[in-house]
Amino acid sequence: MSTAEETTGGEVEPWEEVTPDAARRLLVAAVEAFAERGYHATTTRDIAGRAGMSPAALYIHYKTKEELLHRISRIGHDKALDILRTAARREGTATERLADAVSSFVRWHAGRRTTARVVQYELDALGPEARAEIVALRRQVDAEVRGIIEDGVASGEFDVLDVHGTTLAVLSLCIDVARWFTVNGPRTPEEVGALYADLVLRMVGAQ
Amino acid sequence: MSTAEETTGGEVEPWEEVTPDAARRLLVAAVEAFAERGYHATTTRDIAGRAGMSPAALYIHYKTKEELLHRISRIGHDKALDILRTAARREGTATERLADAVSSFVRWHAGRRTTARVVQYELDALGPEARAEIVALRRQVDAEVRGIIEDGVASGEFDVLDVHGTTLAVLSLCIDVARWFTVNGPRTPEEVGALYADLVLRMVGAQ
DNA sequence: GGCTGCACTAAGCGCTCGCTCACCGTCGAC
DNA sequence: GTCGACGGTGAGCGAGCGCTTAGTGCAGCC
Repeated sequence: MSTAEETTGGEVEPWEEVTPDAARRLLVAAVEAFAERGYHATTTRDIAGRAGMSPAALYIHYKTKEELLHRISRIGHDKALDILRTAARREGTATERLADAVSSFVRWHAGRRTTARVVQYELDALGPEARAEIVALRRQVDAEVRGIIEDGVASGEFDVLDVHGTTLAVLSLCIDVARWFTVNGPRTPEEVGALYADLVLRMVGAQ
Repeated sequence: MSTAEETTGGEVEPWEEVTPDAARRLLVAAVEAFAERGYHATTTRDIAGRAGMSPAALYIHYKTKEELLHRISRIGHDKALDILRTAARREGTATERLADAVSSFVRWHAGRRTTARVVQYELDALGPEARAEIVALRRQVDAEVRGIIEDGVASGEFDVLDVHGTTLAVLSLCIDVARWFTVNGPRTPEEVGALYADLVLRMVGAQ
């Protein structure tokens, strides 16, 4: 598979859809703070301070601290789902599509680690309605990966006994990258993506 | 591999080493609360309440809330390391030892999910010295798994290009079980352990 | 130039947090 | 029977939390 064929890992400048500028600065500051310390350990004063504003400024653009997390989680899940959909619906064999999906999904989790951390690990901090909305997006994420694996099984490319369990394991492997990856580590997001694509193809018996 | 040959997943009654009884009740309550809500979102009043005691009682047995987390993390990491060491040092081929290590490690993460969650996801809430101590234990965990994989490569059983990266991925896969596993789910810890052992053997090219 | 609308701030409210302290009941040693 | 040791409680301290409110400065419009 050539580099040109691969979908991107989502490394374009993010949060450009958030306006006005002050709201975006607050949201970016919140992503950094939540990723670093966790939602509950982050104070609204810390978020406002990182954005160069007073604590009260936060409440002009967001009703509550939780709304900030909700917006981050929603946009992040949309992006993650978009990456997987792009890979799943391109042309090519199931093997190529699965490799593309895993490598781009992993590149996003490594390259945009702060966002991914918040998206994947702060779900429980959301209230019931917001959580339900995000859980629905996660089910779509799961369905995209499961679809590729089912295609590969149907075409005879893959040898998988437990499709649901294997889908779960593949996603789990990719998501956990956000926990351990650091920019100071020995691997680039691209290298981890390539390694993981290879490991996942082995998991589904594609080679 | 027969069931009798496998090492246990650590499903014996835990925390028996914590005495006196009140200190153990507080610690068990803290594990539940930390796993459910996270360290920072858990109050000392909640912990004491779950243990059937007044908030002040906590400070008779532990200096701070953080000391509780430290003790939990230390004991949990010791147990996890013990499980891996037992599997790594039994007799058998690298394939058998890796399958045993993964299935018992996964069974522990699924069966003792509350403990594993705290152990794996609340590391950052510890202070610098406590964190350094735990990080050292994690390096030993990594070394045990890497050792088995190196043995398998040396004996020709495994086909692995990047031993460090594959070790990381195997451990990551197992650890993330603590994030998604629920007792209400369709799989038992034993089933997940068996599935994951199979997937990991595929990842290292053992079959 | 005066007015309006609005992004933003300074100050602070009510509350809950981790933790402390003065006190209490029980129980073994003598 | 007395007493000290000790595990435990009720009340509350100082601090910091999420969030609010009254007021300020400034850009755009007539």
